[in-house]
Amino acid sequence: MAESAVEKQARRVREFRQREQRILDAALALFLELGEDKVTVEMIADAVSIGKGTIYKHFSTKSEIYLRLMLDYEREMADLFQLPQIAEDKEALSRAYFEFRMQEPAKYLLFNRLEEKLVKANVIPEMMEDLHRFRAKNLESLSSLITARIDEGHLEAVPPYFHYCASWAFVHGAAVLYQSEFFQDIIQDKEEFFRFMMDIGVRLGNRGKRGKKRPESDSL
Amino acid sequence: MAESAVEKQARRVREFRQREQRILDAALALFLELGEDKVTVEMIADAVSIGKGTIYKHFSTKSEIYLRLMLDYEREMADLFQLPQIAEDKEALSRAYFEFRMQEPAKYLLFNRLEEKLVKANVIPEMMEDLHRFRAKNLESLSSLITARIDEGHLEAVPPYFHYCASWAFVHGAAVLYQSEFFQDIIQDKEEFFRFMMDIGVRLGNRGKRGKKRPESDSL
Amino acid sequence: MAESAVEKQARRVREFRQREQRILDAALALFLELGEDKVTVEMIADAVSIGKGTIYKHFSTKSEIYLRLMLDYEREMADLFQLPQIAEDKEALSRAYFEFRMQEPAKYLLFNRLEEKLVKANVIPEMMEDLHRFRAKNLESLSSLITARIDEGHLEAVPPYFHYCASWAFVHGAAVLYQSEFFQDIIQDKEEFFRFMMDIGVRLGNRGKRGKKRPESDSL
Amino acid sequence: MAESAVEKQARRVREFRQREQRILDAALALFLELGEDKVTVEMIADAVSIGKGTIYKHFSTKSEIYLRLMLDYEREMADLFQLPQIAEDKEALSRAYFEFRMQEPAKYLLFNRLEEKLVKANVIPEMMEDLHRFRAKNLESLSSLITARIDEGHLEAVPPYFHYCASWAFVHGAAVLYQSEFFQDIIQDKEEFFRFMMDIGVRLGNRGKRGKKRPESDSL
DNA sequence: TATGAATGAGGCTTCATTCAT
DNA sequence: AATGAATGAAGCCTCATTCAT
Repeated sequence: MAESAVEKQARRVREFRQREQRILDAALALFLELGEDKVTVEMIADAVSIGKGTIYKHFSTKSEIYLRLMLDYEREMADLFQLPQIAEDKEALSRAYFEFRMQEPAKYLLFNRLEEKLVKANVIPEMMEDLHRFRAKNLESLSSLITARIDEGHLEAVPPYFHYCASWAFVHGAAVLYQSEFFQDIIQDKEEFFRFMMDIGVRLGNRGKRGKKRPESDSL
Repeated sequence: MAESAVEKQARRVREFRQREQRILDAALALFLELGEDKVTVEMIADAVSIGKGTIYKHFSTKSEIYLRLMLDYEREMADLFQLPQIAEDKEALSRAYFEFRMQEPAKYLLFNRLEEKLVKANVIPEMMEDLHRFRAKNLESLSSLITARIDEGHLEAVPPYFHYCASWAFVHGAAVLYQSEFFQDIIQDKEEFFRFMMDIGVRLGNRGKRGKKRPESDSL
Repeated sequence: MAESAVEKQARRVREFRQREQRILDAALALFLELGEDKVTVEMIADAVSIGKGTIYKHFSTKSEIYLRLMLDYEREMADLFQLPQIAEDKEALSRAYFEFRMQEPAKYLLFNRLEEKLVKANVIPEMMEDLHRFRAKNLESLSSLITARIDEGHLEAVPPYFHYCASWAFVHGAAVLYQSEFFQDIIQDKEEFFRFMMDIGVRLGNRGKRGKKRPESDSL
Repeated sequence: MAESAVEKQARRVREFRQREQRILDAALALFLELGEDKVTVEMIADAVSIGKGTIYKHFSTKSEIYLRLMLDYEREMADLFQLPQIAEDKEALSRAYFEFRMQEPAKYLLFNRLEEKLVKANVIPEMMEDLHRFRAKNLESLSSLITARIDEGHLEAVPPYFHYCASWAFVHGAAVLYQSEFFQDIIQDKEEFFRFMMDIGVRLGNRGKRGKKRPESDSL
């Protein structure tokens, strides 16, 4: 049976999106493997077995590929805030955040680097602003959570952003650590170390009066 | 009175060293201002008012400039371990480390980036190994310090590298935070925040039984 | 009532021609607005709301679009020679010619440029020859007119092509002048200047003995 | 005998300028031969037997080559106004101008095209302004000349720019004519035609009352 | 028949490094 | 020893044209 015009159109759009996704996947893989500077547009095209020009049907600039990857990652990240368990267990967000970042530290750091680069080069500033707005929104809901924890006496009474900034810093540093070749050689017991780090991350900024052991300790 | 041959030779060597330092200083300043990728060898030469070729009398490669800067920084960093107050105040090292990194976060991060780049590109691997050996040595003395603190019951009883890695991570993250444009806009009270962060950094990994306030809290 | 096969065929042909005209119109508008080099085939297709490939059903090459536009313009131009008033008023052709060119100097110059380009690139030489043959024919009838004027003693006795070449040159230059940004700023009183120029254009090559004022002056 | 440092420096500068001139010459020749769009930077480099990169030591952009050629030509043109005979013979400037343009019509038209292109693309607008200022100055002195001629009753009493614009237009058109392949075939007696054209050019805008023959006719 | 995604040659520009003076 | 002109590989991006659907 012949395909209707509408079906055809839909299929085309679907295929177009799929190819776009393949480009993004290939680009990400190459960026992670070789570093974004060493990856040329042509290499990405070859990896997807398409022509160089085709890439430019999807992205008007190499930087736009960067940005699309960043936005996708940021969106994934934002989903954490929708997790059902967060409502009950205030610590859950801290853990989820830590795990999300540490799951693929290289990826996280790639985007961190890219962002710095794009900001510095001041390319596609509109899209960058979108990204920042998007984040600011997430941070607002985070602030409410933290304020609540402060009112309950679990966290030190400082502006909420103190807490999430500290948390961000620790997790970021942990990611870099995991990524670093030098530390790779030093850390022997990865699993235990991971637990140790996550534990610290979760306790960061606690008022720390009760001498409880880890499992019961308060969270971010 | 004319200069003797020996004196002349000595002067030449001195001048050569001075120029080398001027090259390194100019390069660092430019890297910090514009980002290492945007700085060309010619720009460095111009900043020092010498010819481009002369740079290559001192460094056989642009990467070698990177490395030299990194080594110098690392050496400065190592001096912290020689501070006299460390023997008395176990917390002093933590504070000194935090302050050292945070004093010029951009500089620290530059070197971090450069190192990652050099490792990935696998250029000058011998010099990189030197760097790593140098660090490993510092870490060993750090380990002894930490082991002592663990035995005294101040720190959680985990392998020493757990502690310094955690500390490294937190400080690194703090540096990135300070550098990031996005967070720049968020952090209002820089001074207080800095104190908050340093405090957390110093307490990281403490067994945390006593509810003491900052000044008396235990250190890394 | 259903359309007969013949009617259907006829309608198709008509639609095809209409679309071709729409392509040509859109192309011309874009060429004038942006310069032919900045206009891509895709832009033309978009302007007509058809696919890029469809353009190639009508014209086998972008250059062919150029040529078709040129031919159409040339044909319009040739119609001047058929004007009824020319038979009576020998000056009318000069005026008509001047006005035709100056009416849309940008358009005229576009085709001038295109022609030069096509000649240089030596594409579609057969069609170019057509164009030239077409023009040569027009010039022949022009020559007769001029010869008559010379015999009447109004024009200087030189080969007829001297006259029309001079006229062409002056009008061409006037068009460029009108088009030039630089002169745009200089010419204040456009209307009066236009009259001045046309007057000169019409008198060009006159034997110039009688000191008559413009309206009665002899023409090309 | 060894070359002194100063001499060496001077020689270097001289050589640099020479190479620059060779680049400009080669570029001009190629532009005239093939059209500026068909000439790549690499072709110019090859023509001078230097590397592509070397071109960029002299000119930061392909457009800058265009501009430099234009400026040089404009300067040559400006020298006409300094000719000694102009003071005595008011017609001399007209003749000199005509001859200058017509001497190498292709060259003149190339620059005309380039200018239009640069204006449209709005590149190097500062240098373009320089060019325009430069011209405006020349036109001012031209205006004085013309005003004098008007006062003497030789030229029609219209704003001076009417006269030089008309003259510009005619000469420009003549250049295009000479350049055009089509007219090349038509014009048989080049020499006589040239004289005819120049004569018209010189008489353009004259009040034309006296029925004198060419040699005594008034000039622009 | 109309489409528009895909192509890939080719253009401009950058810059680390070399080397003749 | 110091210089800086020269190099040329390599990167990003454009767009006329093709062709499978």
